[in-house]
Amino acid sequence: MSETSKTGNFITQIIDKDNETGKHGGKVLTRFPPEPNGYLHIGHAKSICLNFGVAQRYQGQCNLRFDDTNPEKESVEYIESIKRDVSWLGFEWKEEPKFASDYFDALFDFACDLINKGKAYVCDLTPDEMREYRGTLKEPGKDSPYRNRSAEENLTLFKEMRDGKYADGEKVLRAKIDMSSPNINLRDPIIYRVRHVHHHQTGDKWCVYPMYDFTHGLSDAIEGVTHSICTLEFQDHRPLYDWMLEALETFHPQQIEFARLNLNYTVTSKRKLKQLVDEQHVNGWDDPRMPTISGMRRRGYTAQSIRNFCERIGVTKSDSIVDVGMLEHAVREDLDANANRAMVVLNPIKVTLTNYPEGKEEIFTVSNHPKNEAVGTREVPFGKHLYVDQADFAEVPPRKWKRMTPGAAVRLRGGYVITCDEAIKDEEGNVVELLCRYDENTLGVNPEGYKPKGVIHWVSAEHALSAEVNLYDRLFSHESPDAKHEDKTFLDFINPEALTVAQNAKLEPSLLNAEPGVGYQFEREGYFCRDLTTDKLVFNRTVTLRDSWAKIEAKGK
RNA sequence: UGGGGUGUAGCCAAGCGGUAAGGCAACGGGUUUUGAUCCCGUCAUGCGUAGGUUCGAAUCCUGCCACCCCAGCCA
Repeated sequence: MSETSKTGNFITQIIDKDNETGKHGGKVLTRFPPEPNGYLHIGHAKSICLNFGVAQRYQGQCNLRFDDTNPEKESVEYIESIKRDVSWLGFEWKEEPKFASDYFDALFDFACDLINKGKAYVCDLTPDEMREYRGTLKEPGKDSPYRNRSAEENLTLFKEMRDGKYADGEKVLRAKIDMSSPNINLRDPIIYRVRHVHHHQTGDKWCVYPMYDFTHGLSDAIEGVTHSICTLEFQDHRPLYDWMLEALETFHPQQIEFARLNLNYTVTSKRKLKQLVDEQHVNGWDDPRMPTISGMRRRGYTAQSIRNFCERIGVTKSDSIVDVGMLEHAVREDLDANANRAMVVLNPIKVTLTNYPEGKEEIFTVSNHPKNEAVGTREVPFGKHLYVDQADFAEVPPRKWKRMTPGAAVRLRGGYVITCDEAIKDEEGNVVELLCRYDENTLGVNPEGYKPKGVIHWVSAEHALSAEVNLYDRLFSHESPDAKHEDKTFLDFINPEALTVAQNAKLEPSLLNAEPGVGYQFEREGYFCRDLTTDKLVFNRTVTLRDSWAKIEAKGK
């Protein structure tokens, strides 16, 4: 991974300035700090690319650190998935990943320091009382009656909290800052709470757990993070971040906030993604319809395309909504350049070449990529009986039709030019078979005296492989499923056609040994890859090809 | 109507006092044995808005407007 942005962004400008003034002696240490309470999604990819990308740009380092201070919502399954996803994206953290829970002892000591400095106190207010005392956006809060306990008493109480003397919620440790601050985060925020629960890393060692605001800055300080990059909603927390580090006189990283990624037609909120999984609107976190890294991987997105996408959308502080089209463009671009081509008929209709000898068989050698000879060729069998796609035949052709229709000639990709003579129908009037003639003088050369209307893909009926092909589309049909809608939730905008299955697709035989996850272009259809989770022959559509015919067709109506 | 942020094209986004980069989308045209790719062209007298400073303002100043975030013992 070395393709870091040439142009940079407002964050690299800050770092450049720091390097000029020698603020950290040229050292750059960032961190990617996920909470292991869900799978990573495309929004995290932006943060990962930013944090690891910045580190690469300055020959620095980026730590992977699990922000695991809320054990009730976290699990090792999430930890494992996060590690897998970050490395799949192409980034490496040094040594073992870090955990905020690695610092629980140090954090506890820091809290005691704060108490000794008269800057933290144990408070007995109930959650409801706490809310009342906090005030509102407009009105200042008022001091807790427990605010002036002595350091000795606070220390004793805090240790008793740790030792399990109190029930969940009975007491908390608070920073003593300013109950009348216009910034609500500074109104004596809670820094430790009692929670008698098992922690996935520390087991039952603790029954008090530190809060984010206390943990994060100090973890950064402990690791020597120079630039602590987070999202916009933490801007209001920066004064607290700074207060904590100053109060404890530690190394002082700089918190810098950027705008998180928003994508239209998609939901990027762990809570909502978890809901989609829990309520089985999708089949798990790695369902190819999900905007999770694992879902996208299974769908066929390449790590490179995701990195390119993240590079292109830029990094700023302005809240924005990126068009999913940009993401789709990024995969198409990568796969067009790198995916081998193959022929697959999604909705087969039989074709019989009436003038082709029964039993005869030919093998055509077809290039794997039109613009990259290095990638070689493959053999595609041909015979009297073929399959073509239903969508490539029209009994009465619309305007500008370039496919099959009675009396018209089309080129079979990599093969002969054929002309359709007759469409055979069943009792219900459905076209079930096409009788055609092939022109034996058209293999690799243009026919004389006439011109085929277009080129279609096909597969030899005798040699075809049958497979299931999952045709994925956008999960939501609404541009902003997330927004507030009257009496509708994001679930109401789930696109029922986000998954349709071509049950009886016919594949050219070379696809038998397709490696799971490796992208192919099924010519004239789109990009696909073999599914990662089954041994059966199942392919998933990553994205369709751009389709200018669809536009022409739509205009005609 | 407290505090913190953000406003450059349909969508991202450069720009940092010297006269509006680039990408996506869209629209024209060319090449093509993929209606793909590729190539060419079009697309902001205008930078939320109103004033001000300046020879010169998207860039500096002031007012106004719009939108986002904050009242978890979540992160």
